[in-house]
Amino acid sequence: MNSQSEEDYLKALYHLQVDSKRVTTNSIADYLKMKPSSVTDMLKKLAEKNYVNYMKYKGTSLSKKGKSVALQIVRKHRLWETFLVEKLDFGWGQVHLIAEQLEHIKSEELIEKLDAFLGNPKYDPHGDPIPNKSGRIEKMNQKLLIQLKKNQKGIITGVKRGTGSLLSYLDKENVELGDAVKVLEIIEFDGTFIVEINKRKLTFSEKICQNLLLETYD
Amino acid sequence: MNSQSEEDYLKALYHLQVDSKRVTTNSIADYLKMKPSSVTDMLKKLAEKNYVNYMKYKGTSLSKKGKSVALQIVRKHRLWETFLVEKLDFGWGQVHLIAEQLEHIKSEELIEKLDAFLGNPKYDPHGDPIPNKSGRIEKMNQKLLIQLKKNQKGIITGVKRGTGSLLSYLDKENVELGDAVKVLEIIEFDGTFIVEINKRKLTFSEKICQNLLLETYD
DNA sequence: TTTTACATTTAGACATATCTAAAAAAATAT
DNA sequence: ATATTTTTTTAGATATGTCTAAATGTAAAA
Repeated sequence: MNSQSEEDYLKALYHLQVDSKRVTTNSIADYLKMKPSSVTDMLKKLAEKNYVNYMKYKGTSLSKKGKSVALQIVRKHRLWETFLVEKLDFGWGQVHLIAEQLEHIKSEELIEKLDAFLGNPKYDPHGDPIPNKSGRIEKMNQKLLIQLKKNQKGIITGVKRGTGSLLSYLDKENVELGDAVKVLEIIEFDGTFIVEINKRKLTFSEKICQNLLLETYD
Repeated sequence: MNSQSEEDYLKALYHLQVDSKRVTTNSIADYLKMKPSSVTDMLKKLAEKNYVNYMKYKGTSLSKKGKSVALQIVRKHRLWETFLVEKLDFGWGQVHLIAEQLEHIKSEELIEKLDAFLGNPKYDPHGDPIPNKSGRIEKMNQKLLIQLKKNQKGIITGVKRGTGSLLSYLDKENVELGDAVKVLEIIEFDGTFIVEINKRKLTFSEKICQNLLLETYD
C-alpha cells in the first residue's frame, strides 16, 4: 500500500513525463509546491520501491510498475471528477481539488462500481481519457468541433482547459457531456457552426468551436 | 482544519460517550486499536484545541465544539454509506471500511450536494440517523417491525446490526431502504407478519420482524 | 489500612514527510 | 578553460502521530 504522498509524486511524474524523457527534480518540486530537497528524498524512496528510475543529478522516469500505479490514480481522479460533475452537479471547474482527495481512497471494488454507475465513461469532464481497469488508455479520436466538416458527427467529451465560462454557457443551453453533435452547416463568413444536439438546432461561434472537444467515430 | 487522526478520536469519543459520562483512556485505545499512551497524547492535543474536556486520570468528554465536529463526521460517514449501498450497489456489510475513508474528505459543498443527490435521507442503511447540516439528529421514531400492530405503516430504514443474511434476503425479494410497509395481518400462532410492500404481499417470520427497522409516523 | 492489581501518564524512541542551509555537481557564460 | 550560476543533493532540524518501557496514580482485595 502506498502513502498519499507517494501517490502524489507518481501522479506528478506521470503528468510531467513527456515521451519517456527524464523529469527534473525541480520541475516536480514546482508542480507539487515543495522544496527540491524534499523531492530528492521521496524519489530515493520511490526508487527503492522500484516505482521510478532515479539517477542522481540526471532526472527521474517512471518504471513500468510506477506508471501502472500512476495510471490507476489518474483513473480514480477522472472517474471521481466525472461523478462530481455528472451526478452531483458540480461545475467542471470546481471538481479538481475534491477529486484530488477522492483519488486516494483505497478500494478496488469501489472504483469498479463507480465506473459502472457512471456507465463506463471514456472521458472525464475535461475531455481527458479515463484509463481502464488495466491502465490502458483508449487511443483518443478526439477533435475540436472546429475540425469537423459538414455532416460529420461526434460526442461531446469536454472542453479545453481554462474555459470556465463556456461550461456555464453549455450548461445553460442544456448541453451535456455525452451528447451527440452533428454539424448541419458551417457559415463560411464568420466560422459559425450550426449543429444539431438532442434534436435541437444550435448555433456555435467560432470561438466555441475552438474549445469544444468531441470524440469522433470516423 | 483537523487531521484525519483527530477526527478519528472525536468520532470515537462520540460513539463511546453515553449520556455525557466521561470516557476512559483505555476504552478509546481499545476502540481505535491504539496504545493508551498514544491516546493520552492525542487527548492532550484535543484538549488544547478545546475539543474535549480532559482531566488527568479522570477520563474525557467531548466539548460542545468537539461534539459538533464529531457530528459532522458521523453525518459524512452515514451519507457515504448510504451512497455506497443505494447508488453503487454495495452490500450493507461491505461499506463501513470505505466510508471510514470517505468521511475524511474535506468539502462542505460536496457533502451538501451528496445529501441532495441521495434525497436528503434521514437514516443510513444500518438504520442509524443521519445528522443534518447543523448537526441535529431528528428524534427517531424508529421501531422494529415486530412492534407494529395490524394496519400500522412504516418506512424501512435498516436492519439491526449483525444481520447480514437478512440483508441479502431482502435484496433478493427486491425490498429496499425507503420502501413503505403496511402490516396486513399478524398470525398469532407463530408471530408471522403478512405485510404489503410495493403493492406486493410478503410474509415475514417473527425473526425477521425482530430485526427489521422502520420509521413510523404515528 | 496496607498490599496488590490495574489504569494512566510520562519520557524517550522511531517513522514519515517536510523544511532550511550548506555542499557538491552540472550547466552556462565569459 | 575557467568562472559563475543554477540545479541537485546532503545533513541536520522540525512536526505529527505512533510506539515501548518505566513511573505514577487510582481502585480493589486482603
